[in-house]
Amino acid sequence: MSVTLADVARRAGVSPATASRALSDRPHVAVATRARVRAAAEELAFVASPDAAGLARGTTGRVGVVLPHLSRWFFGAVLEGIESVLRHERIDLLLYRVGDAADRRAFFDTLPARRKVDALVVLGLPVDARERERLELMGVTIVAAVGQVAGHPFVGVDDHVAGRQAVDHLVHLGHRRIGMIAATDPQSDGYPDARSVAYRDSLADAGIPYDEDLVAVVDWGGAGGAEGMARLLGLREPPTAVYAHSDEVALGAVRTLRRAGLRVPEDLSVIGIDDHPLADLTDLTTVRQPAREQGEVAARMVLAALADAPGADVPGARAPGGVTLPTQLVVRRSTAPPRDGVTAPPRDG
Amino acid sequence: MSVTLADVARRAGVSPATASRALSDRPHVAVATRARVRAAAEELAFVASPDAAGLARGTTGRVGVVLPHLSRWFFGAVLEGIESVLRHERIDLLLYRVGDAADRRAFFDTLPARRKVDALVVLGLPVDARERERLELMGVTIVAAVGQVAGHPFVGVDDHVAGRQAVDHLVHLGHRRIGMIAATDPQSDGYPDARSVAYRDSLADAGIPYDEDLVAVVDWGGAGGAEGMARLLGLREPPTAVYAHSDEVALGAVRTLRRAGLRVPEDLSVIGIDDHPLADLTDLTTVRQPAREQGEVAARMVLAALADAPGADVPGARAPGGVTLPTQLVVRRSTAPPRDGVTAPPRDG
DNA sequence: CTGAAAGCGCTAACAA
DNA sequence: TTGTTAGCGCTTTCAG
Repeated sequence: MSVTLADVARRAGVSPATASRALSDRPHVAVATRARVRAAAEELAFVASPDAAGLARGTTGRVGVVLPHLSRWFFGAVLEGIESVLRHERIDLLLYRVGDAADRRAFFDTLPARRKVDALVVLGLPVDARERERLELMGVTIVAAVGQVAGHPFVGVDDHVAGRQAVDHLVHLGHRRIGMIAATDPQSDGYPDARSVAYRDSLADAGIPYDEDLVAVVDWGGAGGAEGMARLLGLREPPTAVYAHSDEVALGAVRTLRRAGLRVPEDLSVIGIDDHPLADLTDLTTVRQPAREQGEVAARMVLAALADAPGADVPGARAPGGVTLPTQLVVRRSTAPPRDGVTAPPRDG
Repeated sequence: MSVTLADVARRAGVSPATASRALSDRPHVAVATRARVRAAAEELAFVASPDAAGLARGTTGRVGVVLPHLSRWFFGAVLEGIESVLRHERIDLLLYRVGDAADRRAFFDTLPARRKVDALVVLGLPVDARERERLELMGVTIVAAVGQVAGHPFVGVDDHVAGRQAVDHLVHLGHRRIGMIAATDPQSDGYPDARSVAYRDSLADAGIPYDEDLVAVVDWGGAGGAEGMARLLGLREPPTAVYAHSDEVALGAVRTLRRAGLRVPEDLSVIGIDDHPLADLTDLTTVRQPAREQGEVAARMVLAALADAPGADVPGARAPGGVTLPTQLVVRRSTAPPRDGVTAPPRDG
């Protein structure tokens, strides 16, 4: 079919073994021989079969990424980060999307990546005990990003901190009646919780009583945000500021406000989380989390693990170090002090 | 290292050949034998090595996707479409991102996907003659999506039509002074051209003279859009409506307007292209192009080609059929008739 | 430094 | 129906 190593060897007048060594830059090859082999390979436009090489060597040269979404900016950005560092090592990326609960079950049950990758990056999928157990069956390096997998290295941000940065900002602005639009993502739950807890904690610290009516739980995404805001607006006494679990949700809320003839931030402040590129375009105040960078770190962890354990599969020999990247408040123009003194100023004004 | 087919065969008391047949649901295996083999495989938690199988069979079970961006909604959505149909055939996805000119050259020069995939989807990268020639070297099925590769099947939309739908809408609304923010994407140029040509054609049909001052050429993205709009606003006589090459660009333009204290669409109309999810959230009028569906069609083309030519690599035997999906005007709230009769009504008002 | 030989784990004729 | 015999294309001891 195609040119093989044997062809090259023959043409260079050496054995396949030597040709192999010569082409993969391994020692014990005379410079002249190496040159000859290289020339032969060049002339024949030879390209080694990674699969055959891998079979013989026991590695695949690929790493898999399991993630819940492909079309959301955040996941794409993380993926870009992963890709950008792995490409330098000539490692290929295999994608496994688990869109819904069924996908998820199927993935962990059948482990489609088994025997196909040297490592797996679990992205944005907090994994439970059973799932983790299944994963271990793959016998490969596992790294978690944006969510954890017990016993394995991970990268992420502190969602509690991020949430506090957002709500604290609102509090410092003088808001006392702060609503929350909490988004649930059936796939990657976990951090929504931390973001919700942050809300309660921030209010508590500010001495603001928690009012259940002020939190709307909706589906992730713009539509959810729009709906949540509508609910909040329907309150006898609506909030003067709203904390949304993500920028998409926040943008949905903004649309509801706009359609209701309310102005942001004059009539109501809105803050999101993530710093989606469109947040900048829409002047949305938010808390930035480094997306691409999380991917880069995850990929470096993979590389490190692969270098450490060249095939070693000793379950105990893993170093489940974790890296938490900082988040940062980005004040734009969707937040401002409450319009009038209808509520008391914050304690630490 | 891990459980092999030989282990299973031994345990089931059959030869590896039979075990292989039994496990891959091929004929000529007694039901009882098949059951026995299956049981053995089950007990040993056996999983065949796809690489070894592929090596022997001459296929990889993977298809590659080359694309310029991972974090843009549009590409992610197309990718989701591809993934969703390929997963059913248990085909894996290998990603190749060519972010800039250097990546691009490197990709076509070194062909990193060579010998690693059964087919390649070229997504959003109009390929030139030399690049195409390199691609052929891979000797695999090639399908183009959102851009073409001469001589190979492709899916896409008609960008000229899309552009006309957008500009015609503005014209029908009564606008005569219509600006364009043309975006150039160093990677995937090609369609921006069609979108620009549509602008000229639409104006010509409406009897509106082409005014070079009214077109701002900027980089793709929100920042570009913002900048382009600023330029247009600086004109002695600014346009009453603006046609942007994409929703992101349009949103950037909207931000500039908002910051300038201008209202959309009262003071100025803005239209984009794509129907990005955030277009809905921002009430942006646009022309929708089916993203996910383009991916699905591309994947089906791959499947068809793979089924047709099970290994056949006869260069002439390809059926380079193309599929063009429809685009559709989505009127929201960023476009309206011009404010006053400062310009003459359109011919076909 | 180089070559021969033995796989890596599976599939595919071809017999039996 | 099942087993035997060859590989797929490369790497890797182990001699030489």
